[in-house]
Amino acid sequence: MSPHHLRQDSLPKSSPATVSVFASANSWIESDALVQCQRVAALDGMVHVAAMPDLHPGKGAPIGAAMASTVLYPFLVGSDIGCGIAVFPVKLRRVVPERIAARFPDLDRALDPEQDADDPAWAALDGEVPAGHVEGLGTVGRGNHFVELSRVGTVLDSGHASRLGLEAGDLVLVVHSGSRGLGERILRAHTEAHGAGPAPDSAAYLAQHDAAVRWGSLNRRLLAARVAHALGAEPGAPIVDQCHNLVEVRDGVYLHRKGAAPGDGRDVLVAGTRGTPSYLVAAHAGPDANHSVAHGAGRKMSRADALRRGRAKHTVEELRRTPLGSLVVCGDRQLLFEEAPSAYKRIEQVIGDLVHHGLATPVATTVPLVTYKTADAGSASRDARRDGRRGRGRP
DNA sequence: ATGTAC
Repeated sequence: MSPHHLRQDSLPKSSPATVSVFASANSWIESDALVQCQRVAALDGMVHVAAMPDLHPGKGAPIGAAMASTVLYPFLVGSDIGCGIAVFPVKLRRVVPERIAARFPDLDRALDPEQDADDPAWAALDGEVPAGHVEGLGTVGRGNHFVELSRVGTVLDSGHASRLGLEAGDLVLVVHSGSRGLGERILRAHTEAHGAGPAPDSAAYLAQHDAAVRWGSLNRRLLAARVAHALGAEPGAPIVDQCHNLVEVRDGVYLHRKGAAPGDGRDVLVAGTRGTPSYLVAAHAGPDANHSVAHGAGRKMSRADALRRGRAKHTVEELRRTPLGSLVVCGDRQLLFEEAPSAYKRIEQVIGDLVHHGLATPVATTVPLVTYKTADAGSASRDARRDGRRGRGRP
């Protein structure tokens, strides 16, 4: 062993960071995710790890955690830098789920600046394309991403809801999406050079990161505008838009959030599943929670398990029309099983844990009417793509 | 979650 190593070993070992888990004893948390939290806590410079009740294992880093350290670790944010959830009020005359589902635009096809130059949705960007990254603009992505028309269900804090301009029965578009290929490219470039190590030039990383965060937020506006126009509604500004994959400099440390939303006096939509309500909450998380709240119900099982168990338990039909009566637009059977409500924890339990620990106050629920995951098999837009023709409309 | 390779 080199003297260098001996010297390191002889130094008093810095104690690992504290880990706080904001979940009650009867909330199921996969042990792999807790092990990941302990590994993160042992990283150089780590100060405090706050695990949210939706905690579950991720690739390398846990999902549903806020991690504060003196060193910036890009892998703790992950590849989908800027992923978040936004809520847009929308006014529609008649809501028949089948008709709405049929009118959803093809959100797997990017808007092309030249061929789609006259699409009114572009107004949502106001000419801004962060990092000049045009690829994937207007697409929702895969995994847990979605665009959903929901109805405000139970109002739990009428004063707060009315300040947001919401009352029971109102319609909203909920958009969960990130920075698509841009964030992936930024993390890959870092990882190829430095692996899971810290960013040697944190300012350079942060400049790219900030562009991806902005790109994600603008893309959520673009997605909402595409859908609003297709449904004959006027697109507007979001009343809620919080990013749950990002790093910020706060109190002199790097606060990494991975599947954890900023919870310092902000309103956050905590996503349920495609067959259960979501909760709009007023977040008021303090330093113990790294100023963060949960971002959703959280996976209860891996995608592989959800696929295997889902095939035995559910039919495609019951996943496409949920117990709430809502429709799920998803031409990909595998994704439908992976994203089955039964693959997620109960959102009420997650919200209950946030409330119990004083991290958030529920404002209102949103109840799904139509959720878009990926284009329907047999849709006009998908046929057009397959045949190599341009997307919209009929031949 | 992603683009890309298998």
